[in-house]
Amino acid sequence: MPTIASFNVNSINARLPNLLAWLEATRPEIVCLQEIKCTEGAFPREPIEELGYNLAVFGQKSYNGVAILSRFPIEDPLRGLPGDPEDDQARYLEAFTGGIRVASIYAPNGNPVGSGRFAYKLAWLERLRAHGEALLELDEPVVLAGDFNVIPEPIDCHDPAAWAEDALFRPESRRAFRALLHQGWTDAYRALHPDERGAYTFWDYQGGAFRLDHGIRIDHLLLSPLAADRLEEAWIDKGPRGRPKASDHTPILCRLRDG
DNA sequence: ATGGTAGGTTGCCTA
Repeated sequence: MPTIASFNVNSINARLPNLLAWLEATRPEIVCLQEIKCTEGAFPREPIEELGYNLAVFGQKSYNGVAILSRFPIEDPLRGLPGDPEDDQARYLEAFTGGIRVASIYAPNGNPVGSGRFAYKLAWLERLRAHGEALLELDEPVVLAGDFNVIPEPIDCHDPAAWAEDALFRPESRRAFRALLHQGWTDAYRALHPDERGAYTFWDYQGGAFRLDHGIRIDHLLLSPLAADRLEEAWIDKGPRGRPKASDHTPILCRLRDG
């Protein structure tokens, strides 16, 4: 019954004590990290390996960066999202582990709307859809776990009007996310909690957003049909966001039955 | 009331 978690840590080195405490308490079999904000060489391997995790890292200096932690051997890593050889941002790492193909995803933010960054976001999500087509051809369960930087629906944010002009909630971004669902991916959290409001994974550092619960749901676990058939539970662990030196995101998790 | 916070690297960019 593997548990798979996704956690945007906003710097692995700034978050290391919090992350280690959370891993020890929660012990998910597979963990996808985003925004590690360092190169592979600067990644704190040893303390995480000491907790019994194998590691695959795809990093870069200062920005972005993703990693996969697994209690199972990690095979067949793919660093970088296919479809644009010019793209040098470390936002996608895929591997096969514990009988599941897992991708750690950090989609572009895309603000401000109308900029080149917004165009890059939409192009990146389209590349993810194109690669998703190939992933769904495989005879393996697949989980896309990460920070998609998309608020799928109005119930996924405290104040839809406040986000109306933001790249995370623009119709183009929501359409790109829906295209993944229509392609065959299941939003694990929403599938099991269809009408729940206030299921947030991110609260801004500014303006007391966490205290006021002004959050958004932008971290998602997308399951291929073979993975969705095994979906047992999905939940958000709000605990880490409330601790001192917290990331602005909190982990989202799901449990799959043994295959 | 055009701010506020946090991270990295550097003297500013990203979220």
